[in-house]
Amino acid sequence: MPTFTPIKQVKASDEVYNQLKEAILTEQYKAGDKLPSERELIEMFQVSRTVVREAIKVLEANSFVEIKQGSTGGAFVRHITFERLSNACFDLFMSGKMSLPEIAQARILIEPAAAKLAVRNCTDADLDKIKQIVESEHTLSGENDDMVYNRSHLHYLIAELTGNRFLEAIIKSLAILVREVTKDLQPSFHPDKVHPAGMHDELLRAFLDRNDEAVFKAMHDHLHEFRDRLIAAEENFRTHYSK
Amino acid sequence: MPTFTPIKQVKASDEVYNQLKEAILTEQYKAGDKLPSERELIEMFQVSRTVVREAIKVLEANSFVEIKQGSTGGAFVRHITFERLSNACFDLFMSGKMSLPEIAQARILIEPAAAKLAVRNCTDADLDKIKQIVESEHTLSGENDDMVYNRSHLHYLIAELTGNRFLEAIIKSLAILVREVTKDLQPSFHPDKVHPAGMHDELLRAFLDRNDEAVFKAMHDHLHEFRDRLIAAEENFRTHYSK
DNA sequence: ATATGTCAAATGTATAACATTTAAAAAAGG
DNA sequence: CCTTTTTTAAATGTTATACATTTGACATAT
Repeated sequence: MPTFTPIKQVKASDEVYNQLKEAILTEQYKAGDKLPSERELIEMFQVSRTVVREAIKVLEANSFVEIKQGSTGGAFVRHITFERLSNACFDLFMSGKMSLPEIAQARILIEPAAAKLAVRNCTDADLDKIKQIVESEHTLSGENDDMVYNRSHLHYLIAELTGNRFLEAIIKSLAILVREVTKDLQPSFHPDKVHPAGMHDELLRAFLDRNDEAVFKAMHDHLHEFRDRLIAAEENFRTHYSK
Repeated sequence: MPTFTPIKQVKASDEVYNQLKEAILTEQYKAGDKLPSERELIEMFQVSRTVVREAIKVLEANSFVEIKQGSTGGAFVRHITFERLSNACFDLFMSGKMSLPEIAQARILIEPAAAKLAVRNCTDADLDKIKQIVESEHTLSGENDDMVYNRSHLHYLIAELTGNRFLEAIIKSLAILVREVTKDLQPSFHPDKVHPAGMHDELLRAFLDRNDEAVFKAMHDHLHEFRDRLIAAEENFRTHYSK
């Protein structure tokens, strides 16, 4: 009996999407470039406007392009970043498929080793930056969200210093997730209670010494303490604002 | 002077998307449920079919629903998985924003510690499963892709045994990425050369001993060796099939 | 010069018609 | 009665057209 392969009727909009995505990935359209207008794409693909629009809409959903309206508008190719990955993490968390303790544990597992990598790569200029960031944590005070953002700067920088873009993406996604959740928890806990100034001091010392084992331990201890505070804050939030 | 806030004209399709997404995340629509048909959604949101379709299309792009055609068709809510995260990783790799060495390094950093977690959680039944998987790696032989899939089973199981769904998602995404790339590299390298049978034997012994430090080391050594083989295969691929 | 108005090009929305897919129901045949 | 075939209905997929809205560039008036 001859062997046949099943027919897969791909939808037109998916086909358009795939071709455009391929063109972007192979940099036939580079970041900043404008994709052809809907009208032109209709001509090129010989399909209806609906099909073209749905394809572009999915490109936008997947962070490949940004759609702008107006006379100079169109679908502009974006720099591919970890944003999509971060959004996926966020929705997984929001759907209850990941808990805060799990996120915190993952950080404990990943970031100390990452920081160890970072301290090996960092230049004197990088050390200066780290120092500035930690110092700014002490001077900055206020009720607003600025503090919450401020507290994640150091983790961002360390993520970049690993020189590993995958680790960078993961660590930043985790930091963003924790940051957003912390903002939600604010009503019951001032951010300073979850992450008081000075929590990074030991880490800074270890970096300035360029002592990778000490950096590992400092990050480990920091994240352990932070996890406990975060879980306590969440507990407090649940009891006060039960829904 | 009074303070005004800028007006953000949200597009109708985005608004529909957000409301539907929210309903899915809060489990007003559970996995397996069918969203209202396009016609009903038009009534409910009082918008055109175009708007409804674009919203649903984006839901599908983000893995929230699966669209089926036909008389019993519609948009069916999916179980939220790490698939979106995995796809994001894949595209980042495809766009050159992550290299194979970086992926391999990330695995070296993450999986040994994860395996250490796993060995603490695993039951006798789990140990049996691990044993079976490793043994099947020796018996299975063939040119096809089955072997490539077979080689990642163990990493999958260990990911699940961590009991941490974030780590599980990350580790599986990495495994998938490496697996797909390995398949591409096949023309030049038989999969058995990249990941020969027996590479997991030491890891199995450590698990059977329930020796977490040994597990850590075995995973570490395994991934180091695998990384070197993978990089060599990629090198070979580039020189033979330069494009 | 500066503000204002006009215009054109692009995306956003609405509507209607038809095509295709799919499973279930009805009909036909043995 | 069971099996096969045909019909049907309900859903999504596609096309086409018209109009609305947004936005920057250009022209114009003051």
